Amino acid sequence: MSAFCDDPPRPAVAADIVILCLREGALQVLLVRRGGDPFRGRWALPGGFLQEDEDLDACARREMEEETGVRPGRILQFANFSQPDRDPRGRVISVAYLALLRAEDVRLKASADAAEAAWRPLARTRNLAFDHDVILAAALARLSDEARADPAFLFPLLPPAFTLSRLQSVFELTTGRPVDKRNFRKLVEESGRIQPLEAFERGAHRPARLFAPA
Amino acid sequence: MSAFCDDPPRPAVAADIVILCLREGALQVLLVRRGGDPFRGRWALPGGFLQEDEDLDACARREMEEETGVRPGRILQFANFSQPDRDPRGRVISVAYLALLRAEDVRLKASADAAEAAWRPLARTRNLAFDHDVILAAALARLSDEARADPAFLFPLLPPAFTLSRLQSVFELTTGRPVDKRNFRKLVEESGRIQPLEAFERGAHRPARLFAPA
DNA sequence: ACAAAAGTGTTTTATATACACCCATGT
DNA sequence: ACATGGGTGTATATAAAACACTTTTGT
Repeated sequence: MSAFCDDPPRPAVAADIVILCLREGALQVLLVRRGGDPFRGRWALPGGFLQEDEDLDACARREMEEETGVRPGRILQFANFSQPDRDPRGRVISVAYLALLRAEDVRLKASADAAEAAWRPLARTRNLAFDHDVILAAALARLSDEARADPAFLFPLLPPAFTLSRLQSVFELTTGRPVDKRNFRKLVEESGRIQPLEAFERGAHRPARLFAPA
Repeated sequence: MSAFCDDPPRPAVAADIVILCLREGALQVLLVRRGGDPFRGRWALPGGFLQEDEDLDACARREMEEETGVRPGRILQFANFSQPDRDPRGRVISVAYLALLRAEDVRLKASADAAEAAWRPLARTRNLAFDHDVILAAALARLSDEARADPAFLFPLLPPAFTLSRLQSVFELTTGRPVDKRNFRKLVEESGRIQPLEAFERGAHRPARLFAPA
């Protein structure tokens, strides 16, 4: 006898993770090439099934660490995907997460079910396996919202010390819109989310002050 | 042989719904008294398991219609609850929804697993079954956010025609804070979300103009 | 000297807040 | 006449947006 009155169907539950970084001056997403059917050879978001002893956040963190070797700071659960036919193998509910990190921290590993893992620029990312195009689009929309609400959301994409110009360029990449330099700097400096350092970045120009998260 | 490489555990997946209405001048939540173990006799949020042929939104709508007889306008998926031990019967992932409706539209029915269904004032709602206290609290927080972002979110709580005073009082109930009458009216009237009617509500005072959603 | 990016304030506009009195009806 | 809630406008404060030139370094 089941412990449940109505013997519910039991879908598999997976956490799929949109892991973004900054590479080659653009946002890139971590994808894995599927080693088995369905969608063999197609790119997909990394993810994996919820295990017995973990909640969804723990599952997402575990999968992410397996894939990247990086223990993510913050992960954001942003939507569920539950169309009955979204996975040809059977019923799979996908809980989608967004995570930001630095490409330099990542040592990509081919994991159990990923033949290959790679960073892909968002522009050239289409025709993913399953409904992952939709999941990715939803993640980017949410990223834009979060960044607008608080640019500090983007800190994990950047090194521990960064210039305001760099933060602004990431902000513009994620929101899609250019912003005024003076207004942006004022906003961020007055937000209390950063602290100025006594260090500077040098280049073929005036040195730029570095800032760190407050 | 499983269609899945790693034969994932298969939790039950349920939609639990925080259904709110306006009754006796307060927000009230629809609860069901549990007819069976665990938590027999305790109040719980209505909800039910995801079926084979439906996605989560459809599941929430179906459960809600079963419970209230009302086909909800908008339902809002606002969080997942996935602690491994949140249900003593076994693994159950809860996807939580928020829905607003009018108490007058509801004819409460005792459903399959609900011995009794009733509206309960939020103030006296505690010690719900499972982690439903937490789910309810999260729903109220989200409601407050949505109402602040756009008071039109609250329209489903009200009849098809309502006075601005009534809308304001609901707004104050949901956000917790009193607002200035003139500022609130200005905001709502200029939002384009309502249209004035040539009808008035009478009482022991000056008649109040009625408005309808735009 | 030139190129390249860093840095810096003020003005304008829009939005949010604070605030008090008269009006129309029922009793 | 009085009690009850309905209805209205302005002034202030805060936040957002627009806008251009000078500074510092490397080459």
